[in-house]
Amino acid sequence: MEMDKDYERKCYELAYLIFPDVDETVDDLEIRYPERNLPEGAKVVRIGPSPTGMMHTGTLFQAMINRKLATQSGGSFFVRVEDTDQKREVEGAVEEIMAGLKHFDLMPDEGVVGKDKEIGDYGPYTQSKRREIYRICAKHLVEIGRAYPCFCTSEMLQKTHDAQVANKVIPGYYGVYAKCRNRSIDEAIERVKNGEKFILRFRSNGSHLNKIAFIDDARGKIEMADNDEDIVLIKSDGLPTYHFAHVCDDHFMHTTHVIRAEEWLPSVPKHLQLFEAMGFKAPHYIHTPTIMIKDGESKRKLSKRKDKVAAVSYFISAGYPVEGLNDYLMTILNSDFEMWKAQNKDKSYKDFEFKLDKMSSAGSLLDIPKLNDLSKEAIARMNGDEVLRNVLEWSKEFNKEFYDLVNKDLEYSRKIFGLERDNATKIRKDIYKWEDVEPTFRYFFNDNFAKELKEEGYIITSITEEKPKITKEIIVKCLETYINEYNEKDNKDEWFARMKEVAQNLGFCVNMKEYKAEPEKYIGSIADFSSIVRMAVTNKKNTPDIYSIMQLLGKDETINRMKDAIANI
RNA sequence: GGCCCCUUGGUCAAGCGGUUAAGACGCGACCCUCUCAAGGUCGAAUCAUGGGUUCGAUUCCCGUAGGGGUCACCA
Repeated sequence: MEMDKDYERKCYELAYLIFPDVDETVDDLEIRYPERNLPEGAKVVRIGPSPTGMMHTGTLFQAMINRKLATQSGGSFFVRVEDTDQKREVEGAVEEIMAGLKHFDLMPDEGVVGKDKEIGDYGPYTQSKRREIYRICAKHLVEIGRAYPCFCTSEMLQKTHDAQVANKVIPGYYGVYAKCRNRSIDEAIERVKNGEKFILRFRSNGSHLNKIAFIDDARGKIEMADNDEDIVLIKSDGLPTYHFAHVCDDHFMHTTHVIRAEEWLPSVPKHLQLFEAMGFKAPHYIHTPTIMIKDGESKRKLSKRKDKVAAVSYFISAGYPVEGLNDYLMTILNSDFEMWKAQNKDKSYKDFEFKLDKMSSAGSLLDIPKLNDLSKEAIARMNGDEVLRNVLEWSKEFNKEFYDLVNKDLEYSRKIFGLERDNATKIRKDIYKWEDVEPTFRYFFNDNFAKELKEEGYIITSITEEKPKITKEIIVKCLETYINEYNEKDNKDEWFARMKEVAQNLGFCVNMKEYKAEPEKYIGSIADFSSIVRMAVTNKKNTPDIYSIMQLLGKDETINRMKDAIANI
């Protein structure tokens, strides 16, 4: 008894020696960060990005889950910047993350919302600014004998590790291998007094021989060996490790559900021990599947270095529509989203109820064709005004030249993007990202069209290769005749009737069925004749309805283009 | 290697002891058609494997294999 009292006193002495300037206590922090006043069942969630480079696609995925859960439950979603590894910090990373969240309409309610901008009552929300909080908590652990200074150098640690590997024992700083754990408290006090360098370690009371169980809200009960490692709490730079910061922050920020990537699953026992040692209630845990990518025959985690799709900026600069990407994220998050969407075509993913237990726990492959399809559908739901707005927004940042063209005559642009879209029973679905708009509709913009002809040449004669009977002379004849017959005043039916008339007089078959039955009887079909006109006017094999294109271009331009084609055959 | 997670078509997956094993993307064919896209119809393609339990296993249990993750003063 006497011994225990003495030990207790020495723990306090040691804590004071290590943290002489810390005079606040954990209780003071409890008062500073009181329970949140939220409705029953409200979920408080967060993402904790590290500002170590570009925004990762996985972060967006996490943000989607967080945003949905917080909104659905009337809770709060916040962003906490986890910048405790100052060596890896990259300038501008926070701004990029915020821009990404904003772009995809996944902004948090609280926390870091911009460069040096934070909102909410539980801050600071940047870990490097929370140094004092960690120190208060760490001091408490030293006082109760659950943390101790470790004087081991990295060389010593490495030596121990190598020996463990050589002897085939589990590597790590634990039990008899935890040298500083086993030093007397008097020695610790003495060495701290002498000004020796040290870090702070947790004194684990677990044994890896014991199994512990916990519930993952998406995966169910998970059993694992308990932690016995004396993990580092405070590093030599005075900042906490992830583990310790997680426990302190999520406690005082009153996070109810910790949603993080599955790579954290193996460290749950550490975190549970830390929560217990601090006397804190542990949050719910949800470990999300990793987004994978196919690499040859196998699959792997998205790699920041190798995969352009690992960066959120890729999707922004390519111009994937926001709704398309969000729909895609939802489909990989909740398996029943697609079904729901099929029955609620006019509703947004925001109206869908996301359920944790419906989340699959297997890592899914990033399926770009699927994303493309959902993006195509998302754009198909837009009217011409919305498409125009999106094209302007995207091109302003990523294709300024095109932006100027589109912006120069908004009325004209509006008509282009309304093509086979407004009042159409069959909506055109050939665009799935904004960067494709310019090449697809290039022929509507004379400057770009002229440039294409100059650089890439005329494709009109390609038809002579596919249809040997259609010679260059015939192409010229077709166009010359058609130029004389073309009447801008025609409505669509009259226009097509005239096309057929010209084609027929030149020996083309105007009935596709008849042509297919006896192709040898004709020079070609009305389809071929249309192709000649189409290629002359647009320099493309495939376009929307040529009648509408000619109407939009106007008579002069249409005829000029046909004449120009003749001159260049 | 230890520990953990995961495993239904090429991909995302429904299923929760008895089903002709949904659906979507992709792919193929046909229809429609001035081309393409769209749309319509149809089609090919899946329960990793070995043992149990059971009248009956895709479904429950155990093992095996495969894939992934993790074992830092990084998060």
